[in-house]
Amino acid sequence: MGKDEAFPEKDLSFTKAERLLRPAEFAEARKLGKRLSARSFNIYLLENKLGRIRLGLAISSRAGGAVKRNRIKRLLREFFRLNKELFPASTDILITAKSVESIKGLKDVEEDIKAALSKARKNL
RNA sequence: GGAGGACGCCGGGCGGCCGCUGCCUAAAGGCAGAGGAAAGUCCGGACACCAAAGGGCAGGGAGGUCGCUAACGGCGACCGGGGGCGACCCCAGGGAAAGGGCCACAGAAAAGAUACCGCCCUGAAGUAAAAUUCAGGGUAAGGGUGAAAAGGCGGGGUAAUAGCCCACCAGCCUGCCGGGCGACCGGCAGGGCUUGGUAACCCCCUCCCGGUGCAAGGCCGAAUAGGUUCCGCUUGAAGGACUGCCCGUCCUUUUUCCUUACGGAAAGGCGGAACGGGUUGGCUGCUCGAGCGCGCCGGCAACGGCGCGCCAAGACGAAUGGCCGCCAUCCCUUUUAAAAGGGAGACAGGAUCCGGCUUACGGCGCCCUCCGGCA
RNA sequence: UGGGGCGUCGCCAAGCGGUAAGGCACGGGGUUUUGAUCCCCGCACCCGGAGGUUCGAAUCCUCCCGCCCCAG
Repeated sequence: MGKDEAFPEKDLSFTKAERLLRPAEFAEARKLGKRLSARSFNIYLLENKLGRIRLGLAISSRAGGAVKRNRIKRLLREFFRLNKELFPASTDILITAKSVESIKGLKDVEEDIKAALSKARKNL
């Protein structure tokens, strides 16, 4: 955790205000959001007027049993919590599972999503 | 040592930092936070609403006996049948002389034996006599088919046969005796001689079952169009003032038709039902319960009773995760050893709650059986 | 949470107690100068899996596995 000490005031929390909570919000993000493609996930980004980023996860039963799906969601949440500054501000983010077989630990998630985000930033 | 069969237990432990959900608190902070299967959703309940309130039909389910249980298709003990050398295991295990259906192929015939090849008798033709052929009759011993062929074997008997008769055996039925709550078991006597299989085909018998499911249901908010129809009440109705409320009084606003009047009808008002339309937001249900642990008692057991102690997730786009240290288990390498280094750890996660069943899976313990070796 | 359906050759499928049709594809042969068309032959022994009932099971029953769909 040594690298976190460089940002002593960094916000590591993850409360309900930072999540998508209603079906309508999910549907909107999926329909109107800009889609990024990572190797294992699809990421939808949609600007909101709240002044904060919000995360929604949709892992379908195709990804596996309950244990496997929970594991993927927990890893994604953990990555989001530790790397909020990588995402554009005031945006709804929806992450969907594509093919999740290769995800074993937090490092796999980190590499995959970081690559997708930096690629998108270059294109802008 | 190998192969196998029962039964039971465990499902890593301690700690730090950063997070998540709930509860407590003024706050700081503290406490709690997935399983033996939480799973599959195969049964049974609790609970809630709707319908009915009696009886029957249809439909579905259960099926040895006795118990346990809130209930069960579950569990326990026992009985019967089957499998295994054995420890042990398996069984939808009522009825086939209530009825219907089916039993391919083969075979004469697959169930009221209309008997194919045969066997036997009689008559006719034929012949020296036979053989042989035809017609009528009596038979079911022998043959082959099949999963299955109308009790088995021996003797008597007959023209040839046949439970036609007899002995023994097997099976069935009836009666009696003994044991058991019972399923059933054991024994004796008699009878008729014999009755195929299939009910996880229809069916019959006995017993059980109303439907829908916590997205049930309740409250609030928002929104749409206080829309349409029907029923009941009301001739006056609505609003305001006095008042805590009712009655009562006063004031204001607002109708039409028929009838002398009582009254009736319509509009209006109030209440209810149905249809139609809108909303998918919050709270509740929501976790203390056929509850868990320990001890004693009753019972072969399933289980029950009593006493003491305990409170152990309650989320709702849905929480139990990430990183790290130490210990324990197992594996590999180095090493005489101690020890060091590296690695591994299954099946799988609540969604109203319980009781089972089934399936998935990593280990451990104890007992038993068979086989082999050594002493 | 509850309900329904499907699984048969590489693909599409019929059969629903008596030993598995058909089409496409594939392989071989024939016809043709060659190719296409056409004709003939071949191609399922584990009917998703495991038990059970039956003389006999793709078919009936039970339990699993996989896939698809529906309701609020």
